[in-house]
Amino acid sequence: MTEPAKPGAAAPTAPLKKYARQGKSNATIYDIARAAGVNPSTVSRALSKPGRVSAKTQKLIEDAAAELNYHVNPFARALPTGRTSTLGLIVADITNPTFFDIIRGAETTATAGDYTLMLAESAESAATELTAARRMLATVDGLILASPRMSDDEIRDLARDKPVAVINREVRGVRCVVPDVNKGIGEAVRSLAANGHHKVVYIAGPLPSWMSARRWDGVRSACEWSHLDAVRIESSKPTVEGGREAAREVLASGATAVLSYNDLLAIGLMQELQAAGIEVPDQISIVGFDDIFGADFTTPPLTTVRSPLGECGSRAAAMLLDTLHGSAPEVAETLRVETELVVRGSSGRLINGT
Amino acid sequence: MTEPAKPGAAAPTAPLKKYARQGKSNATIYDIARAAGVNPSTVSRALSKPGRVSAKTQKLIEDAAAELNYHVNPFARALPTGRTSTLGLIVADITNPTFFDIIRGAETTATAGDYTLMLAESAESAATELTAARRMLATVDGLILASPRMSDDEIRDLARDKPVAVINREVRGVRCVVPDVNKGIGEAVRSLAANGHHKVVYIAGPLPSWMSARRWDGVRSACEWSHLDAVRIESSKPTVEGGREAAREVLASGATAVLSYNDLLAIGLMQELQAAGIEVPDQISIVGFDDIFGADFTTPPLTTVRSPLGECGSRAAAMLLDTLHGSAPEVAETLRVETELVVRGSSGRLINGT
DNA sequence: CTCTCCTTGGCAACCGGTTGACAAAATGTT
DNA sequence: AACATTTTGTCAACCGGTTGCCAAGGAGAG
Repeated sequence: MTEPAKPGAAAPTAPLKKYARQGKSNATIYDIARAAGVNPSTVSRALSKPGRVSAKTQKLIEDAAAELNYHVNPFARALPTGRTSTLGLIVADITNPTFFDIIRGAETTATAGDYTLMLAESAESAATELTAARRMLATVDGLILASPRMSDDEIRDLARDKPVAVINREVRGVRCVVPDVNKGIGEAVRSLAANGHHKVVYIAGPLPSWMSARRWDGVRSACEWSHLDAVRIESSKPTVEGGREAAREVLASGATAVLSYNDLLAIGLMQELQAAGIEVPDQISIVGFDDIFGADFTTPPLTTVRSPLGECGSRAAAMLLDTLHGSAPEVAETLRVETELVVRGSSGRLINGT
Repeated sequence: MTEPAKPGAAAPTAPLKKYARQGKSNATIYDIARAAGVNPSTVSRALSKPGRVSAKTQKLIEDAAAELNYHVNPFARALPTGRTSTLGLIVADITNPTFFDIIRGAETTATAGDYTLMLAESAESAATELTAARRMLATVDGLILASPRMSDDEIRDLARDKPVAVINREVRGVRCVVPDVNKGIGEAVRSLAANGHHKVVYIAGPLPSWMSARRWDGVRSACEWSHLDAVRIESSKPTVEGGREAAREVLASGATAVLSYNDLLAIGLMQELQAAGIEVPDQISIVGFDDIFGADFTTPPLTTVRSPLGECGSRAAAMLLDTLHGSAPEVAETLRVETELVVRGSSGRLINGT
């Protein structure tokens, strides 16, 4: 129909003839209106505003719609209303299994609420993240930021345009879902103290990571409480590789127990220590964070402070849905979810006690 | 502006006032046209049809656009053209790490091509999958199906409406990206034969899985070639749990080497066997498929036939992009990517030789 | 200095729904 | 039976771009 017809069309703009406007399934409300003998706007109301149309007409229209195999055109709807029935999710790194569960949780509740999830990655860069966020913001009804790297102000700025939910970080004025690390860390540190450890080292994550800072805070204060020494070292990157690289410094620190920013670091560290002939947990105890997929594949399986990441994703999506449905509290409150220690084999009693 | 104003608005339809049509950033081509003193259609052309407008006017318009911080409204564009700059990806199970590389690969090339990726999950159900696919088809320019569970005909049906690319399955008439298992399997079986094994058991995946069938074919013929016995057993589900459950049957089979449909099964099996005091690989060699994240976390690390899943995702996205740009071959050809054996610790010489 | 031909810009219709304003019909009131 | 009120449906404008068609303007040719 809308075909160029002219064969002289240029190359760069060419394509798609094969798929252009297939006959089927593109019935419009006008077709329905004609079939049902009513006005298009009546069709529109019947299909989206329950109760605005008499039961009889309603039925007539619904039947016609079913007959014609009608589906709304999302763009036509989005244009005047701005509603898209789509939620966006931006994660720092799709490779990082920490986000697996978040994605899954968000996708599940989005779908359950008849929304679709759009996914983008920021490659751990604040600039890329902001670009992706801005781009998405145009096409989604709400945006979830998982462990965002951009500044608080930038986040608040985004939140001024569309509902935004943040995971793994607390930003004033924006709805957040944050695992409350204290319980889990408390359990971990008490367990280490009970097993004869006196000095704990924390392997930090990326500097801009809000969560890494919270975890270090938590470790420090829990250690103080339990009369343990706590020192902190930095990592180059929050990956298995980064964990390997941290091994030397860990040994140099003289600590007998390690808490690391995440499980990936913990796993890398454990691999490297074991390769160097060090027994885990007999000589060094290792505790990770998050309980990611695969944390129990290691030998010994990794002890870790579990964050309910799937729940975080799901809650964040639910927050957006609530906001979009108008049933959300006025003030942006932070939702805290519990963390807990999952004791596996990588932590335990110190054998070669100091 | 478009505010209801009437406070009597009903509850269920209420929301969003806070975010309605923020003043900023919604400059339109009309605003630009006014600012540049030209017609809106000229602006449209300047912004999308290179060369259709004189350099001078072009510059004028671009400056005005930059000035006003203009961004096209994707919906307004999608409405008349049908183009959305969006690609859809449907995976069977977001939890399954097999798909993470695929997602990542697809997301990366989609983004590189200025497309956005939409993600949906089918929960391993053909019906859900079809629903999700249909839903997506309305809003994307192309669709990637990863390990689809629906029928060939259903897939071809979808492909009639919009470009479709399939990963991990071959469907006649549809563009596919399929790891060619033979090389990897050949290497694996030869390696097992060389290490003194005589009987191999294959743990199958879900019955509807095309790939599981291919792998079994490959195992059988490679074993024939190397004069090994090959038997097949079924699994309840393609997960770690499923692998555990398969352990009994594996032992009962009398085989000394296992190839399992995927790494998850292999890992579960290994855990269960080790728990029963069986040495891997001394008593039983285990080989998985895919080389998923975490496959090297185990002790011993898992030997596996690696499929370049990231590449599959990336290639599938590229196929769609090509098709959309009109630079794709007429006939739908299947792209085969190589697999290779990654030898780690879970396979090796049989010690208690038969 | 005309007369083509080509480039460039403008007009207006269109994509497919949504929605405020209003009129017609149905219902209830006195 | 006449009037007030509510329900139901229609009209028409609008969302923000895209694009076929046409005309004005400029360049080049004769």
